[in-house]
Amino acid sequence: MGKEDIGTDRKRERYESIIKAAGELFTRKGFHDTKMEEIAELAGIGKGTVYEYFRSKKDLFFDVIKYCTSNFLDDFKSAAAKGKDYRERLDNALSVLIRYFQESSNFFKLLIKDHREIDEKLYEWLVNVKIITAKIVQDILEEGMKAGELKPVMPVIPALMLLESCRLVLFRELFKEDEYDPESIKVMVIDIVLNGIRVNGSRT
Amino acid sequence: MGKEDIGTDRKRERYESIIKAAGELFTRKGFHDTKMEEIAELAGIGKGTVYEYFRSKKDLFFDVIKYCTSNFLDDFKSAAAKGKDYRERLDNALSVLIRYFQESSNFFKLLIKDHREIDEKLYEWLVNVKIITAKIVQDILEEGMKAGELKPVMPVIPALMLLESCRLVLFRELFKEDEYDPESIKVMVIDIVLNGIRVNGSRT
Amino acid sequence: MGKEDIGTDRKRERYESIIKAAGELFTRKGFHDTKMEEIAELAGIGKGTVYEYFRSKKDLFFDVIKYCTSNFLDDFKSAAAKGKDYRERLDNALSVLIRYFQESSNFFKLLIKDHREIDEKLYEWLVNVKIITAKIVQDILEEGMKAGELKPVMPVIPALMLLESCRLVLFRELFKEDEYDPESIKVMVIDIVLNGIRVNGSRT
Amino acid sequence: MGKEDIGTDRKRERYESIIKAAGELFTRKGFHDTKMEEIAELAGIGKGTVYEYFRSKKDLFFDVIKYCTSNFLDDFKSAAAKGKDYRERLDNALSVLIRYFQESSNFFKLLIKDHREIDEKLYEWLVNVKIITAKIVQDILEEGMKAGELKPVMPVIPALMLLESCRLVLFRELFKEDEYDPESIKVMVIDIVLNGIRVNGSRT
DNA sequence: GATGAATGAGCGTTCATTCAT
DNA sequence: GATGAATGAACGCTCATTCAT
Repeated sequence: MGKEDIGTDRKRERYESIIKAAGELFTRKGFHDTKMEEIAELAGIGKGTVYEYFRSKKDLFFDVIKYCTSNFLDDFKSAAAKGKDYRERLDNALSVLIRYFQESSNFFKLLIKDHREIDEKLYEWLVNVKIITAKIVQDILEEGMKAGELKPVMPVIPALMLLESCRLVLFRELFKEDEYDPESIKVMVIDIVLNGIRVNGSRT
Repeated sequence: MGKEDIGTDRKRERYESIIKAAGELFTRKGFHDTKMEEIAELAGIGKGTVYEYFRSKKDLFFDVIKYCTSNFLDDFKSAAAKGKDYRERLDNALSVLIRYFQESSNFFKLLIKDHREIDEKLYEWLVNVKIITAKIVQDILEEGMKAGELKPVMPVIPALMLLESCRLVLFRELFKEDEYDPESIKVMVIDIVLNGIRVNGSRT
Repeated sequence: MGKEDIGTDRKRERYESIIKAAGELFTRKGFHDTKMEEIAELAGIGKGTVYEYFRSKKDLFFDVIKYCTSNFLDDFKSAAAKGKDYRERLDNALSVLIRYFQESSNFFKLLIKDHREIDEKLYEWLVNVKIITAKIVQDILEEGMKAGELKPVMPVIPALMLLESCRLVLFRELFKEDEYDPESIKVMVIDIVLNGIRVNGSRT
Repeated sequence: MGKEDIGTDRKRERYESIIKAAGELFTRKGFHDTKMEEIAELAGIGKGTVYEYFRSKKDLFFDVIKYCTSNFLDDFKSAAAKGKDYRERLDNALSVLIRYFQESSNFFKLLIKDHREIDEKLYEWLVNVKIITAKIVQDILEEGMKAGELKPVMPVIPALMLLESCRLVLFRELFKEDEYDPESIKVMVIDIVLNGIRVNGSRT
């Protein structure tokens, strides 16, 4: 292992520390209210150094989004692959989504914004993330359809309904304190949607 | 009609023209990327004039939100009051929501952002709009529950699911061209949710 | 008495009410922090009307200074003319100066500023006021010199010393509470200066 | 000498160059008519750089005042400490004051303004400078009183009279050309005041 | 004549980006 | 490579002045 590798390792380390600092701040305060200097400070480096790793603030923002959504997609895919049947796989996948909502709720609010204002490429990336996520859920639902448990409706609709409904966990203010429990919200959402497209006579 | 009315009318006119110009631009480019000068220009007035009507950019933004959401709430309430049964009232209400999404899709994306960054008061206002909207849908669902057609579940969950699911009409990119039709999306969403909480044996 | 006279009277009235409002505000907040709108409001007229009487803010400021200093000069001259001897006349004159300092202390601080920044003409006016005032005091002192009570020194020096020393009444902060009494300050100042130039052997 | 010292030195240098440029301009044109951009230009730096050293225009103004008055107080104290007797010490102190009046006459006019309009803290600072200056002169006069040469009057009055009378050197316009000589004005002022409070029979 | 709505030049301040060290 | 001092374009907001009514 020579100097270059050390350099490469340090680069990787620095890169990640900037991404994480930036993610934290963009998430908390939004794009415009986060200053490059703050990001550098939180990452423990000099202001100029950020520009050694990212060409501009927009670029950094883009990379933060890519980094975070990539992690999400990996976790989501893994969860959607585990489980003895489609119901369990669906449950696992949505658990991941809800966990991300909970842990990085602001980050996901960040994602929701219309980032065409920031960058057309970024917008396309985010649409793509949504398409992939939806496709995973659609595939799960199609399993249920093939198994004859679910009606063979256009799966894109219930898939998106499930994904959008997970956003309910973000609206604490809309629940009475004792009703609010992300886990049971998830179960109810899944129940309602699956029940809504269940073949009559088939059981929960 | 005397001078005062003329003055009041002109003021009202100007006020609305600024609100509209600002709504248009905030919607298209977001809060931070919209310049006061642009708003003035689009409204066909001088930069200083905007400040005769609004104390600051934040105030203007807040008023735009209030103006638009108030209009929405009025329309939404009216629609939710018309119809021969709860199913029709629900259909009417969601039609309004979807129409707003379609006509002002960007504006509604605007609403979604975490505006705590901009103003705490604004955030509270938006939470309140959400609460009122949800309550209207809950009331409709409770009619169905009283009628014995829907299971007596916590109505807040299906109510929010319906509202969040209307956002599907915003994601054209996720539909194949021929599948995308806001009206049928709405019908499917309502069907799925109502079906999902229907008392077994009761028919659509 | 025709319409014109009425108009002229109203004009005069308005003129004075603006001057007074402006004097009040310039005095309290300085030139730059006083807004034309505030002046109009305090004068009980419309903003545009001020411009019927004064071409600009600077012009108004100039006129305020002229108005106030003219009043001062009139009072000062009258006082300096009354009294059985030069000592009493000096006392009377300085009483007027001190009264103005007390009543319009801020206004006089206003005068002290270097108004070359505002207007060269204004500066010349103020120098002239100072010259006239000093000349009046010099004349009084020269009486005492002619009477053989005061040494025939250049009267401009003690005259200005007397005038400048009256400013002491503005510095309340520099006196212990019980020492501060404008009347006795005045007496002490006069005593010290007159004593300082008294012909030896002559009595107070 | 390491990097830090170089940095510190350069910072110190820049700091002083800004203070000097600002002092020059504030002095010549007043607070409100001096633009930050002009200050930067005169200091030979960019506009933004000024804000690396001073948080705001007010802060800069305050620091200019502090910087200049601190220098003055140092010089004034030193001068007031040198001299074989109180008369000489008084003479030395007032020479410093007059020199400052002459060299920075506009700056001292600046000081006179009622800066409560700009900042309450600044006003307090200036009152304090006045108090310190007056105290130094009072102490000198009290020497003369203890020595039995001066009457034991309240020393604050003659002390302030001396200080205020030094302002005479600012009013060139009030003197005929051949009468104007700061040095002899100073001597006459001191003579008159000291004579005015001299114990009868004691000699000049 | 009186008004006050409209104006826009002007300024203080911010912050992404650069570049000399 | 790393730094942070320096920069200046950009923008929100003010207010003296104008002018249509």
